[in-house]
This record gives sequence, C-alpha cells and structure tokens, in this order.
Amino acid sequence: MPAKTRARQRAPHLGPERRRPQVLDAALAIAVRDGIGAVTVGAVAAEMDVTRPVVYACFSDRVDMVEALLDRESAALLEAVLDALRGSGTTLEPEQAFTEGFRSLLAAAATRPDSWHLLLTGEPDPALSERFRAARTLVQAQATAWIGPAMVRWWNTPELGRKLPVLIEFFMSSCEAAVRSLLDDGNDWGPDELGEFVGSAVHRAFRDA
Amino acid sequence: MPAKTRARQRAPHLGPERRRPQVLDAALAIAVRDGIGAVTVGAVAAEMDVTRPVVYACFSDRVDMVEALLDRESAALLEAVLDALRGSGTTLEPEQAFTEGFRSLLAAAATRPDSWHLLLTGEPDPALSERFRAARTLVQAQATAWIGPAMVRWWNTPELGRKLPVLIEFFMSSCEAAVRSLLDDGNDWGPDELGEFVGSAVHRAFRDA
DNA sequence: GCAAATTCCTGCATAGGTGTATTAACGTCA
DNA sequence: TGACGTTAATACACCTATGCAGGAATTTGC
Repeated sequence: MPAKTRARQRAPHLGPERRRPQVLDAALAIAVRDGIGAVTVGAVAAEMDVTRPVVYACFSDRVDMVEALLDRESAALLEAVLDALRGSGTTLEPEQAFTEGFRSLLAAAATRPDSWHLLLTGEPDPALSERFRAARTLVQAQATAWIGPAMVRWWNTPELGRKLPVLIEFFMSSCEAAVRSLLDDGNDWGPDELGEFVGSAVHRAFRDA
Repeated sequence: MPAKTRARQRAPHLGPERRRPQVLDAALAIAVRDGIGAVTVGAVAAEMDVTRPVVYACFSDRVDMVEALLDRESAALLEAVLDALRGSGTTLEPEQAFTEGFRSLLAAAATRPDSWHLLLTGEPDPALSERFRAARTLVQAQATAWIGPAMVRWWNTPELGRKLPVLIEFFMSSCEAAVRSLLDDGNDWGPDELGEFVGSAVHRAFRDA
C-alpha cells in the first residue's frame, strides 16, 4: 500500500455550481471552530477533502469567498433583527415592545447559532473588517431610527439628541450580551424567558433615561 | 548618490534593556492603528526604524512580544477596574455604587484610551486569544463576586443564582458600551457625566431584575 | 586614543499562504 | 462502447513572516 488509506483518492465531479454551498459550509465550520483568521483557501479545501484549485474554481479570491460567506450568513440574521425591530413597533406597550423584540431576536439566534457566533466574534482580517463594520452599522442605523422616535412618543425623554448615541451603543451591547448568554454552554434559559428578562431590564434602563 | 536620503543609516546602540519599552510602544501603536493581527516582528521593527534582529534581542518570540504587550497594557487597566469595583462597594447607596463605579471606570479609560482600544477590539490571533479570554474572565469573576452579594443585600433578588450569569454578561457588555461611547470620535460626554448616566441606567436595570 | 565588548545590519534557510498553468481522471452523450 | 468536454489533482512561481547565523559599526573602559 503506497499511502494511507484514503477514503476517496479523487473527489466526485460536481462542478463549481454545486460546490459553492459546500465551500461556504466548510468555511463557516472553520470560522466557528478556529476563528475567521483560520479561514484560508487551503484550510477550506482540506475541510472538504479537496484540493485548493477546486475552491478557486468557485470563488476568484480568498476575500471573495469570505465575503460570500458573510453575505449568506448575515442575510438571514439581518432580516431577523429588522423583523424584531419592526414587529415590536406595532405593539403599544413600551415594555412589551422591548421584551417582544428581544424574544424574537433570541429566537432567531437560537435557530442559527453558528451564524451568530461568526458575526459576534469575527473581524480579525483587515481586508474584511469593512464588511463587518457595515453590517453592524446598518443594524445600528435601524435601531436608532426605531428607538429614537419611540422614546419621544413614550416618555418624551429630555436631551434625547445627546443621549441617543450612548443609548444605542448600550442597546447594541445588550443585544450582544443577550445572544451570548443564550449561546453560552451552561445556559438553562430558553429564548422566550431570556428575551422577556433582558427586554424588561433594558426597558427599565431606557424608561427613565 | 547611492541610496535615498536616510535619516540615520544605523540606529544608536541602546541595548535590549532600553529597547524593550520602545518595542512595546511601537507594537501598541500598530495594534491600535491596524489591529493586533498586524503586529508582526517586521512591522514593529519598521515602526521603530530598526531591523528585525533588534526586536528578537528583546523578545524571544513574536508571541512573547505580544504577551508582554498585553501584560503591560492590561495591568493598569485591571487595577483600575478592580479599584472601581472595590471602591464602589463601600458606598452605601446602590445607585451611587453603580454610578461611582462607572465614573472611575471611565476616568481610567480616558487616561489610557489606546490600552482600552487594544483590549476591547483585540483577539484576532488564535495563539493569544487564551490570554484575552483570561483577562476578561478575571474581571468577570471579580464582578460576579461583588455584584452577587450586593444584590442580595440591597434587593434580595429572587432566583439570583440563575439570573446572575445573565446579569454579569449584561454588566460586562454595558461596561464595554460605556467605554466605546467615551472613546467615540463624535463624543461630547465627559467621563463623569457619562459614568453617572450609564451607571444610573444599569442600576435601574438591575434593581428590579 | 585604542582595544574589546556590545549592539546592530546584511543575508539565508524555512514555513505557510496565494494564485495559476498543466496534466490526468471522470461523466456524459452519441 | 468510445470520444469529447468537464472537473479535479499535481506542480510551479511568488510573496510574506519567522527565526538565526556571521560580519560591520559603535560605545565603553582603560
């Protein structure tokens, strides 16, 4: 026997079209396991038991590949977050708005934990930090556009123009903390009760700001 | 003319002992400017207008160098944070405890913004993430040891054992958000008033948890 | 002022990553 | 079944970073 027992000496002929999703799956697995810095073309190829040119047939570039990954993973999350923000706008009670918002945020997080892990802990690569920043900035802008007017309507908070940036930063961090708690190993909270708990806490912080 | 006008063809003989702090300063500058992933031996050497072997004379290793940087930068910060936690424990009023704590936290942050920047946005390197995690874990443990008993004393919060991990995660994120707000470019808050504002908000969130 | 030790620079070997051209195997369709 | 186009592997050139020699310059001590 000339070499170690290889499962298959040659991978099946699937073509770039059918390999693309496999490449992104492998890249996500590596990013979650070893950090996004470990997502190299070689690592992805090894993860799917294939050689590097196969990956290059799917994406022109390493950056192109990771951008595709971020696009795919962030699309679902972004939609979930924006839904959470919009959905809770219709609710009349302020506290319910927050708790419902956090509830649906956490429900979305529980559905695709790997995607959340990626977007929360990512950004080691200077060539891609722009894209992370952009995703976060978009959510932040949406949050500002929703929370600002709501606070005027509900509590007519004084000096809101000055306070709002700080409160938004606070809000974003609270969302991250909530998701982190939910995805934590020793966690025994369900998305619903955790959403209510955190949402209500954030509500109290904002109400008398 | 054989080459471009070089300021000094040969750097002065200082020796490893006097170069060590210079190396760390250069490393910090690079980390803040381009991220910690850009802190390579070559980059540090170029930053201080010296060749790589000079850096290797000070630190055996790239990891050794960055660990020394983290040690130096985190030492002052850790002390400041622990002081903030302990100092606010003597205060009797709960709300004052939070506002005072955040005030001294932000005062420390304002003194060494680069260090904070490093520890908040760092961790791209798998070989060093352990150290980042350790620093954060230590602060987290201290926060837990302080906040847990205090909440029992002040409000006798029910089901605290289950809630505390979530609240601590929430608290840590709030600290990060506060520091981020303070270090933000368009920020017009001083450490004191921002500390009071955020501390009071966090207090309301915790009081009725 | 001059030797000697210290300090710095030039250059090299190694390792790992990128991106591409060439070659060999697979699949498919006639 | 057999030929042809598609697909994957091998192999290469290049780059950047690491870590380590040996030779040149500067301090320092006498």
